[in-house]
Amino acid sequence: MVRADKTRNQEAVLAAAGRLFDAAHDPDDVSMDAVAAEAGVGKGTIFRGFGDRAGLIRALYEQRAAAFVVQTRRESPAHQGSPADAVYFLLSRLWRFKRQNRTLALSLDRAGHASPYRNESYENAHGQLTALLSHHGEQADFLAHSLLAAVRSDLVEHLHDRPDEEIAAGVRTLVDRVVPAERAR
Amino acid sequence: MVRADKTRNQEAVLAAAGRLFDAAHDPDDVSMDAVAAEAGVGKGTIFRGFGDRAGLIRALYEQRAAAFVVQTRRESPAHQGSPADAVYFLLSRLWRFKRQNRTLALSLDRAGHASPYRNESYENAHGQLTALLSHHGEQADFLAHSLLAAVRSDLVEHLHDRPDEEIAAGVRTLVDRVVPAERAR
DNA sequence: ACTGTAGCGGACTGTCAGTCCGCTTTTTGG
DNA sequence: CCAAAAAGCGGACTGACAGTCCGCTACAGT
Repeated sequence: MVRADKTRNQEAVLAAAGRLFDAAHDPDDVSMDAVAAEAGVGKGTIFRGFGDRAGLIRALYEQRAAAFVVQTRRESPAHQGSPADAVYFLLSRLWRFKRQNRTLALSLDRAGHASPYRNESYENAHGQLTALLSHHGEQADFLAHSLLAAVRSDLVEHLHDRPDEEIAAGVRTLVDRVVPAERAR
Repeated sequence: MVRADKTRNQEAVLAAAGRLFDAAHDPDDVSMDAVAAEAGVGKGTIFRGFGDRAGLIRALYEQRAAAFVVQTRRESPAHQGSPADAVYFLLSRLWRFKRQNRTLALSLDRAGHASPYRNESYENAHGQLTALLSHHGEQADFLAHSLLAAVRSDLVEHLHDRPDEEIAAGVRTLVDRVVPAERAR
């Protein structure tokens, strides 16, 4: 049996961390002490529940990513047409997510060693992309990494003042070139 | 007049930092105290000369990047054939550089805010790529960022156990698709 | 209710980036 | 060549933060 207070606390911590990351401008403006205080728990509780800072960030990121997938799936066309459309859809969704979760996404990038890749949602996206690309020539694995790199959170951050349409057009062009046209096999 | 000891010290610091980053496995295994000790100067000297940690890292990175350009320019074909070849050449050179300067490159990524982009050598590479791409359709700027993202140091790190040829083939494929073939205009 | 234990809190530790100021070295100009 | 001024130096000091530790609390099973 899992103790009731444990789950309650973990949720409080995630919620508190979410609030603080949303409010913060720079990722490391959010300290663990601050999260503990905001959540109304002791610091030890956080570390017991999430291991370390990176663990907390990852957990929160996963939670949000999962919610985002659910949400966008509802709003979106049930099925996309061409593979290029599907890839574009995936990438622009990721872009949007990272824009909406700016500070959190940046934190993940900087947390620990190679952490942006050790991450369920990255694995997911990479897997989907690889599948979509593997029908169209070699190096699907590497190309999938490249496409995901194009929506890296700090690139999103770097280009944050560009109008949405410009980014969308860029992503579209990239995808159209990388994913060969339907019958170009 | 610039004091002689100042330049001497700055050089000592850069050399020391270089040695330590080369030896370290993880970027933040290199502390400023360690650099000061290795260089045989006081800590204040480093901060006076480079501003902060990010400044030191950037300075060292620039120094190495400049040296690398000089070195590879000597070893390379005087001029590359197609634009795709030129782009491929640039990207694989960057990949090689980041592999050779693993820890340093990773440090730069994590140093301060958006620092991988606030960087002379990034600007250079981005400029060159944009020029090469702009003959072939729109969004050259964004595409240049994307291509550079494909050789981000932590992706290099993430794929460090893949054989060179696999990476090279991946980069080649990416470039061939993103840079339209000569007469495909 | 009673007891064993999982979980809690927050004081404590170690580490590190960055500051500060009295002291030393270099430059300048007489 | 020498003294005064300026520039730079070093390393003790500060503040902040991640992560640990252990005596205490409150939950769950009986």
